[in-house]
Amino acid sequence: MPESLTRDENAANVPNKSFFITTPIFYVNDAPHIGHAYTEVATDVLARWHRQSGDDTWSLTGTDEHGQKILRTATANGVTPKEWADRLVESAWRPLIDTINISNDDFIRTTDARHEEGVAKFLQKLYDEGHIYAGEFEALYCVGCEEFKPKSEIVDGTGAFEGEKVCAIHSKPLELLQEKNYFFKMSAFQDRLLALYEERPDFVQPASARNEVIAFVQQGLEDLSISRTSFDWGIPIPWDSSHVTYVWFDALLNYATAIGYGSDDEQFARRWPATHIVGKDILRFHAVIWPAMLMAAGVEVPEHVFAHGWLLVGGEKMSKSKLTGIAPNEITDTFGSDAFRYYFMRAISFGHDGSFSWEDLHARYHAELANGFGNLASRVVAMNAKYFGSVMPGAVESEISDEDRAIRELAAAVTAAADEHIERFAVHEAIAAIWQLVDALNGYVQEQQPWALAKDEAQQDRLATVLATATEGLRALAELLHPVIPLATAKLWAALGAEDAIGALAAQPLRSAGQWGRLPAGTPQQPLAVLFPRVESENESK
RNA sequence: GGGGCGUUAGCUCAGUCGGUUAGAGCAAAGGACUCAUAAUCCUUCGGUCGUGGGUUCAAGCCCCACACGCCCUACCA
Repeated sequence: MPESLTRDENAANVPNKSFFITTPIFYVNDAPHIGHAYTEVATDVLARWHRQSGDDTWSLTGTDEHGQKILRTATANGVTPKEWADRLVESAWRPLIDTINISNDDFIRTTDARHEEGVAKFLQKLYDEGHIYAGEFEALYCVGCEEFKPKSEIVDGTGAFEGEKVCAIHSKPLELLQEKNYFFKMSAFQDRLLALYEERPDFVQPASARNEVIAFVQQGLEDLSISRTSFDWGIPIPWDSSHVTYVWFDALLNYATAIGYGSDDEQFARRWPATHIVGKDILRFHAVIWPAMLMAAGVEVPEHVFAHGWLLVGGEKMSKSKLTGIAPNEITDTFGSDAFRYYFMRAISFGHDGSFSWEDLHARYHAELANGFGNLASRVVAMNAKYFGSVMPGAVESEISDEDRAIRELAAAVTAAADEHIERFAVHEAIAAIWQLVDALNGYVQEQQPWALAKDEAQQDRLATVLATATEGLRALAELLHPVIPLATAKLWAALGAEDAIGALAAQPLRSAGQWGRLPAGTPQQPLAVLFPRVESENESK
């Protein structure tokens, strides 16, 4: 045990450890679906966990608003790109944050002045220090689209164009054209990146993602074209205003500009480096390009880049074109934001792909939230009301049994286990650990039969002890589950009268949630409304 | 073509360094109980671990091949 003592002491000696966590910034042209919401929720659970644990936490999300696609859509709708972005941010992306109850500390838009200024400074620094050079960019150009085409929009021609590459939209041959671009010397960082992955095995997580990144970099890195001249909706290149910045180079910098890169050195020093939570599709940008950019600028690389998996619907990646895209409010309107958060965090192993189905959501909602946690809270609070006039009963020392001690030990054990799991980004395992306490308490109440004790005058002390144990268990659960299901735990906290007795729920030190006897005997309680009302199964799609 | 991941109970998934009778939840069946959201608790049922080889005293786990599925291969969480 001396080892764990040493670790605890070290932790105690580093108060207010910084924890800066980010979601990707979302491309405003997309319609928010549960995949976006999944990323947001996972990041939020981690942020809330660290914040409630006393870490100096900062969580960031936002939107990516530059690029040709947005310019094109805006023009088609007869508005400026900025107006278009404003509209989508206000109608779609900020509402998403509310829909799933995200506690972000900041929301950055790549059209914010702070961002555009920071990007310009970053670019200038790299240019001045020789990391950027002018070169010729050669790519396939579609006359119909009037733009260079990314690979995803290039297909093999058929019929008259057999053997040629054609535009996916116009089905006409593409021309090989050149334009002057500025390039970032990313290839120069290949060895340093490989050394980084080697020296810090937890830099890219999970291990499967790390393997992919290493394999990719080992194939050899090319320099990255970071400017465009064919359109103007972007951040101008500081030394050559005929170019705008490549959208990814711009977008990645949000993580730095949001916390004061180039403008507020104190804030930047306090927050950086970040932990980035990303979908596995954009892993490469975060695990290769982004650290290379930072190395060039002489800035520390991120703490971690964690790539989560896809939500699968019917065994396939969710997609709008296959009509499997689901809007978050389709779920929250019926089940609520807590259920949304709980379901995706619990049912899916974080870092792996996971299956979504309405049946599974419905089943887990009832079995785990309504019947498990919700009903436990309901029965305990009701018995406190019925047998003790709605006050917290006091445990009687001589009546404390092995069963009570087992609950206390379990509470301490699951608290420690959950914290370790969160540290490893194993959100699903953290929740599973906490749920052991939910199940144990339901079993405990069942075995101790407080309703039978209540019928015997001689058993009043034991009755008080049993309900005190059960209620303290609820107190611990409210604290432990608050990062995941903030609304339900707040309702429970209010019913327990805990806010007046020991303070706000979000202020309860999470790593001490397992400590017993925190809720004083005699604390007045309030009736508890049903936390997770049953939902009749209806027109659920298969 | 190159690469990553996966294939374990009806369903969704765990399975650590190779080590005894392969686990959980849900679903299904039976029983107990009545404080509670017809909730809870107990019991039972259920698996030739994708296929074929190999290494080993011992393989779900390591090696080889194959099959199937998903994904990446330079601007979609």
